[in-house]
Amino acid sequence: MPMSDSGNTDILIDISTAILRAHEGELQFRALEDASESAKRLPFGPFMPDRHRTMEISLRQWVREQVGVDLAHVEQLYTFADQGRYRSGESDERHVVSVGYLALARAEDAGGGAWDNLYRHFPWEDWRTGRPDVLDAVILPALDNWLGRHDHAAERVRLAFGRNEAQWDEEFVLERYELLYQAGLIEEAARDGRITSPPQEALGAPMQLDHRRILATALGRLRGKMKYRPVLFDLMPDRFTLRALQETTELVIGTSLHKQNFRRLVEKSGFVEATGETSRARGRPAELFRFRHGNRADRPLAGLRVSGGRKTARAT
Amino acid sequence: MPMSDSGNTDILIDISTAILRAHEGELQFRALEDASESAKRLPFGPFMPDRHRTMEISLRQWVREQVGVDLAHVEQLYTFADQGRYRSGESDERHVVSVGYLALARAEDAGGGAWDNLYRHFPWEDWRTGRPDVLDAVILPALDNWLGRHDHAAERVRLAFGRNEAQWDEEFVLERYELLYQAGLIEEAARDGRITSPPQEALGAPMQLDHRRILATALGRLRGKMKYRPVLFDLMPDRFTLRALQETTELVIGTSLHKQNFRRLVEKSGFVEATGETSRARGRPAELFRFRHGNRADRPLAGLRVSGGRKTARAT
DNA sequence: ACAATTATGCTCATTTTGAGTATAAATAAG
DNA sequence: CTTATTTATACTCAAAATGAGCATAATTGT
Repeated sequence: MPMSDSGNTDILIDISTAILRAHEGELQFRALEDASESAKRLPFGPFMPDRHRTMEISLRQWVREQVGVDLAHVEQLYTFADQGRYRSGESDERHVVSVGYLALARAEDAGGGAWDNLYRHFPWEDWRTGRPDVLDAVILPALDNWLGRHDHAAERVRLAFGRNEAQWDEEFVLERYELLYQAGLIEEAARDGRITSPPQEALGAPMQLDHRRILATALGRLRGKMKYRPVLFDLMPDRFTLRALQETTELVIGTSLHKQNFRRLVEKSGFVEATGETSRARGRPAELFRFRHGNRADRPLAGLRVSGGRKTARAT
Repeated sequence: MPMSDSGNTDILIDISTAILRAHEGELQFRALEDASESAKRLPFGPFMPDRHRTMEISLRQWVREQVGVDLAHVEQLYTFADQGRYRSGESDERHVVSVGYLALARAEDAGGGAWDNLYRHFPWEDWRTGRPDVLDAVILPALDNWLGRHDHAAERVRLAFGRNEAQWDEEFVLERYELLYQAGLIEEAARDGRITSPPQEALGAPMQLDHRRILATALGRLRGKMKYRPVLFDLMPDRFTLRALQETTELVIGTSLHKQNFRRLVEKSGFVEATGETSRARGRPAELFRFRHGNRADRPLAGLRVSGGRKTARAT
């Protein structure tokens, strides 16, 4: 513990990476286990400006050393510097600043090692088979209880969780996680000393350090970015059926989509081209497509603007 | 200069803030001048984790001290850690990592001090009165010349600058700036030692440190964000005409919009409500609107999805 | 009074979108 | 080998959103 009040301004920068892939019907991330801790963690390591010219070089170094994954898309997420949510009781006297990165990997390039189902840590974010039960059974009542003492947050809860006629916005992943953390419903809040006792009902599996927060940021960013940039293809193999692309899309966005319209959307977008080959499984064989790198000329570089259904009432 | 090869891992984090406002038909940012330097700079200061619990608190402290502006929206942009583009030749031995922030201010809350026209530093980004001449007269020929020696970048140039049937995407502000920097067409590239002589024709006014890069990031982020979140209202006064809102939108996005359709878009969005008052100037008085905080229930929290015109050919 | 200016209302053709029906091409089961 | 099942793909249709423009209203300046 620093004793002097002259100030300790030494700073250590940790770079943590959420490496995502789509595999066997799950949205997964590369998870590491430590002997001393039950909670898992992301690959991370210190940024050493003497050795690595940029943080991305540093990240690739750590990923290479700790896990053997070939990364496709890599993107900086956010720099978290709030004290008290990271390595609270460690011997290192330096202040730690945590830089989170998102990386995407193709299932084939995954190397060995353990991958964890992302939605195991965020069960309230997976709406593919309908609204998750945990929302009405646990989360909203607990938030209501908390709002009794902190009603200034009511509007934040309304927007983040889509209450009172507000819409559920699948991109608000971090906002939801932070609200649950602040309300003391997340195990990490107890670990950080924000609440005295751990929550009665743990919401999602906890992780070390601020890694679940980084995962939440990663998911929210990916859900947003896929709507205006073709990043999803960095989760796909070289050739894929439209069905596979749709499944990956649904994994990321956390809802299910209308098949025929998805097909129309993708084909019109110009991001894919047919290869002529077909893939056979059960049912009629599907055409194999590949990502079209040089984008079609007359179209803006948009992503897949998927949507969950009409928002307005239909005329009877 | 560090002499030992044992490594110098001391890190200093600088927080720089691009504070934007819309004023007198200009998109402006708060600029500071130093006696020793002709180029201007953004307000910035070191992050001191001992004194400030978060970077945003630190930022607000620096902004309060250096400029007297009331900030509305504040948002972290990016953490730049590449060595060699920041304080190259300073005496401080620490490695500097630069965290950029975007802040929005209302014109009334601007305090005193100097504000600079943003597009003076990015003349190729302002398309309000049509395609800027500098693109075809200077930029594209110079990029072509550079591509002769670096043709691997051709696709990046095509996408960033909308050549060969690709569309100009107004959000690619940073990509364009970085390409111009790498091609040596930006004065900062000479200052950083990336090229031996400064460019013959300076493109936009240079700034200190990496501050023009942070401004580019800020503009790109704001242009993107305004399409899906109602951030523009943080640039508006309490009451405003739709015309004023449209002008601010055009300032940010850098193109001009169809007046009647903009009105329809805004009214339908539910973000504004009429006050009953009117503003008089030349011409018919305009109704004054105000931002509607608690969003209308049945609408998703979207921004203003402005668009520049049909992309597809019309049937004759 | 009227020209200039700005605001606002409205129409109209196209395009996009949500939702569904219909058909095709394979495998699995009997 | 015939039929059910499964998956892929084509197509339709109505509603909504979008791009573009015309028409009208309410001011000020002359």
